[in-house]
Amino acid sequence: MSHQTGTPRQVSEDPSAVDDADCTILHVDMDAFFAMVEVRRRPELRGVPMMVAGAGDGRGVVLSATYEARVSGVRSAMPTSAAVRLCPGIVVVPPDQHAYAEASREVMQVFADVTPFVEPLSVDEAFLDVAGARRRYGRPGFIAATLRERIKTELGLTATVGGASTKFVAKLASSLAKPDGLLLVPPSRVLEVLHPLPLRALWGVGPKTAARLASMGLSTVGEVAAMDLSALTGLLGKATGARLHELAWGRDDRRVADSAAAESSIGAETTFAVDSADPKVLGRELLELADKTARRARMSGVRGRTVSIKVRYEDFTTVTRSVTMPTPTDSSHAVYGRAHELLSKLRASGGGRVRLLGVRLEGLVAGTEVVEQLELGAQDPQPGWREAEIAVDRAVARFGASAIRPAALVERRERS
DNA sequence: ACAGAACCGATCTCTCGC
DNA sequence: TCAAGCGAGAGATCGGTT
Repeated sequence: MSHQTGTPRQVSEDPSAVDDADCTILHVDMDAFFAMVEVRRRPELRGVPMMVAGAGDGRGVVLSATYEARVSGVRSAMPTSAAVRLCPGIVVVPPDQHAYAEASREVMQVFADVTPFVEPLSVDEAFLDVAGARRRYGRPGFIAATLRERIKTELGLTATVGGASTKFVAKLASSLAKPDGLLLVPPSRVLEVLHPLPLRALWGVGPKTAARLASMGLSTVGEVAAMDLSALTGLLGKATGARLHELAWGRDDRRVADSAAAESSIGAETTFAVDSADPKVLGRELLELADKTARRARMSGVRGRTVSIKVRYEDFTTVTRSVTMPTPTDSSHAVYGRAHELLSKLRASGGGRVRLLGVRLEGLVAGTEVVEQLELGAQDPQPGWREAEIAVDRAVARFGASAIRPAALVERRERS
């Protein structure tokens, strides 16, 4: 990493060279995760420029690329077509979410062996609080090195680990050390590592916020730290300004959650292979999305009060519409009904061809907290729907026949 | 009575991150 | 020319109440 030249490096594969006693928060990040899972089961891909990328219909993006591909400029979230242009001959592998989910479980199991305080951020990264593991497993630096070793030898994958006394700096450390690296930043070294970095290193600073800060003449974290707090909050809002100022001084009191916080929304969205304005096409997709969303809610044992839809038009402008119901639901039929009403109203007021459609269920509460529906005045006219859907869920779980589900729903979908 | 302020929930957009 | 599919949270706006 170029910004570290000239300063004594805290990087170390030898933890004893660093004062790691306070580096009790580790951030473990798998290297090129999806791509490496593919390489693991198809060894002929090793060392080859390769990417896991979506949709061969020209509308997909890169999900993960090997480092051999990255040297050509290939990056995640880049259009697949652009990646091919940058790296002719690159091997393109379609995504296999099942395989990545399974690999993720393997990795998380390794973490769980070390500490119960594991907070997954996504399929391929997690924070670990190893303060309590010290007695049994040794100092944080040793634990970090051990994790990396186990992931390599037992799982055939590589991971980068960052360690610090705060989440933010631990995550920063891993980003500086990747790929296949380890970086511990003790509290005494935080500011010298942090302040020379570009603004974008601050959690929550994306392109827009960076541009705003640049308009004030700021370009590094250190300059943000030196900034007057009221000037920051004036520019970015109270919450964002205060948070950035704290982070710029390396202060971050978020604890590692022992389990992921409950989700507050569940949704599904999809981009059409071909843009469409056909109500039948849109309606059919909306049904699929509503059912997928509600089914996942039922699986998770949650219900939501707000149904929202998302529509992206061919020119990429995006709008959302939502309704809040008196009672939380997890019924496919109810979600579809609300979503359909929203879409009809939106379509009635114009709009061109649709590129993407999404359905989301928000304001989630645990199913057990929901007082049984259909008390007096409840507006669901068909109390049998939910029971029917649960029966279908069970049948699908047992027989795996996804084909039976849509038919059961489509049959009566125009009723409400 | 009424105008206005203060508040509140719902809705929607924007921004961000993986 | 391109631009997924999730998810979270902040803030603006609007309508309805006190």
